Amino acid sequence: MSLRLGLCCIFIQEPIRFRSLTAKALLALPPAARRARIDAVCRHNAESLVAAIQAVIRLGIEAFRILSPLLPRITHPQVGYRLEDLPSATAIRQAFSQVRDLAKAHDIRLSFHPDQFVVPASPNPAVRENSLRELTYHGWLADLLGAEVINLHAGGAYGDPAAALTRFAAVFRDLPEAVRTRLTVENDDRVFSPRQLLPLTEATGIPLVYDVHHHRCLPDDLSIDEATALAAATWAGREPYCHISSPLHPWGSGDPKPHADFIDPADVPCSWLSRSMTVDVEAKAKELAVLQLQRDLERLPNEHPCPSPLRPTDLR
DNA sequence: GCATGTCAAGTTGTG
DNA sequence: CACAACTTGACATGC
Repeated sequence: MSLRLGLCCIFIQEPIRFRSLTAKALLALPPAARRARIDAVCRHNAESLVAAIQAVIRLGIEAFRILSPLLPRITHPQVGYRLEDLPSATAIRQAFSQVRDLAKAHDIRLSFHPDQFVVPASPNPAVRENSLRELTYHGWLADLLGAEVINLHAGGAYGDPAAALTRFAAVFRDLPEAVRTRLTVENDDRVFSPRQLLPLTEATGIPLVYDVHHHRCLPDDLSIDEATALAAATWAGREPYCHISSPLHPWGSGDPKPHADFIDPADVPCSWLSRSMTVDVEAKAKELAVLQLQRDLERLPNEHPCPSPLRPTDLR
């Protein structure tokens, strides 16, 4: 099989859970208790990440997206902290090294997908500054963990998509190297289609992560096969990343954007089957959905309808 | 126990 | 104009 399937962030059946912390709860604690709380959660999450990689290896899943708040609130202006200041810093660093070594030994691709608050193209300088701080954290963590990709949406258009992409490119050039070498952009389901992002990728060399479900929600003049090929070319020889998901509500009956528990194999574009790509599976049933899609893809291509419909247009 | 509201942060489209 | 959705869930609170 040429498609490398990836799991996003969490498990539904495996007994692996990540903990979180809110700034509000931390602010209510005296300094010593606050530090102890942060330490416990960070250590738990670092050890859970080791367990996650071990589970992924055991299950035959070949890529894993690491949840961004692995070290919760580390960049928060009030309750932020440094790893070195935690009592368990050494143990946490050792766990991160173990993750890096395991992933390398078993050829597991690791990525990040920072959340919606990271908007380098915002016209608001404070938002850009927060985004820079958050991306710098991701680059630092990616170095420690051996993660290869930090994937972002391009953000808002503010009525002028071209100007927004120009701001994005300007911010990109000033990012720390640990971020610049890993950053990718993904087409989203309401603002930037693949066609709109291609000029940015050409101007900057940023690879394009192609999300076929978003493309079906926000189509452009490109067919799915054309977008797949153009996105793959932006990876300059690296293995491309793509995203797949199926709509919770069937096409034509309600909002297509929410994700279903599992992937309908018919939603996998036919042309993907003959490519070498990493495909992150965005499905609510998490590892169960990845494993089911693996099984379904083994049955394919015999039963797969090829050529698949040239969605987005055919489905609408 | 369990249900419910809340949690740093942005942006857009819907009702 | 408030609010949900986004890739998404865990924690605190109150019964």
